[in-house]
Amino acid sequence: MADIGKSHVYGENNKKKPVIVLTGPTAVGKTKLSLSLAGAVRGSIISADSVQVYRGLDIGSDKLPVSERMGIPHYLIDVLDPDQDFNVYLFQKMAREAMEEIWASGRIPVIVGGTGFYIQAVLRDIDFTEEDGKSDIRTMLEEKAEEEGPEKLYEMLKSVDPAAAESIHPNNVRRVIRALEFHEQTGELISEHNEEQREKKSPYNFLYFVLDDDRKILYSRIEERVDSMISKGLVDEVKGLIDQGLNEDSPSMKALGYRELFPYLHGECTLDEAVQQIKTDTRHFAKRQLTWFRREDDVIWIEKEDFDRDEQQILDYILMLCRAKHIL
RNA sequence: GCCUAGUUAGCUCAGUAGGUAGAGCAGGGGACUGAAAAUCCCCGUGUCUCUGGUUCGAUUCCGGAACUAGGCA
Repeated sequence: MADIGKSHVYGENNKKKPVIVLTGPTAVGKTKLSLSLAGAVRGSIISADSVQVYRGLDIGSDKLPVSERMGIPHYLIDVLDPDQDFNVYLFQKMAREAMEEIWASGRIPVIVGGTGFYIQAVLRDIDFTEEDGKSDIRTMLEEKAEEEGPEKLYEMLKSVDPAAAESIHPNNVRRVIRALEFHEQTGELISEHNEEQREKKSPYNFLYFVLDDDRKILYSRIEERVDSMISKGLVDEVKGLIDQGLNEDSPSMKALGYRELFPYLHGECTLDEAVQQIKTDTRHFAKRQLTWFRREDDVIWIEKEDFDRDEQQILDYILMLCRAKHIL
């Protein structure tokens, strides 16, 4: 018989189902590459994007029109109305269902998108307790923070879950609230829960690609993209959504490119100022995305410069690694 | 041409009763386990326009030059 150790490893990988992840900062060129990748591996695309899930947010989320998807099935795009809440738990649930369907159809799931948190939840199969997202407890804690100040909540967390308090900055009210909410809902400590989840191994045979580019080039691509969104009619898109009854407090309207336009529409700044703000916020976002990916394990960085920015070379490299990992 | 104000970090500006300087924004780094395109944390040496002078010492005071803005011709 062949090398037992080796066949054992391969055997394990073969039992694990294949997943390809293609991510990277916004505007780096994920969407374009994802089409040729999915085409080459007989894949179906799952969008890991917290904004493209919303119907009607097309221009600002740089959604690929159906006509340009080259016949490749896309999941998790246009699945919610823009006034609906969305979160990791829902993403994970929907992504799992999508993956099952894709495997069943004899294809490979290709997760494409820039929301690192969502990718992590799926890839490492993080456990989320099955409560409804936004709880009354949360609303109550938010009010408490308003009235008595965030320090009060932080003090509460310190006595309930000192370890969590240790790792969360007092000013980060949102995370302080989540930690308290978690304890109220489950009776457990989020610090312990997170500790356990951190140990988890992925149940999939996956490859996690992060497409990256020179920062200067990335930033100028961002600026170009924002300008092009404006000329494609982003302002009208937002006006249309407002006519549908949305306002700046709607869940989807916190997205980049949307929230910055409200001050302009309220006459509080010029269009140019709003556009500049979108560009700045998007640059900051790209930077945060990169910070996230740097911290993730098992990531394969693809620096476009190393491939002469040649799509074919990048694709060949990815396919080579897919074969090596027995994904193909 | 004259008068006035200004010239300090990539940008907008503070400041130093003379002992080589600090905010916001931009930029960089980091955290993140049910809002994540969210939320939060950390990082500021720069010919203080140039040039003479006074002074132990000048970015700071005085003189001159250059540039910018406004005003007067």
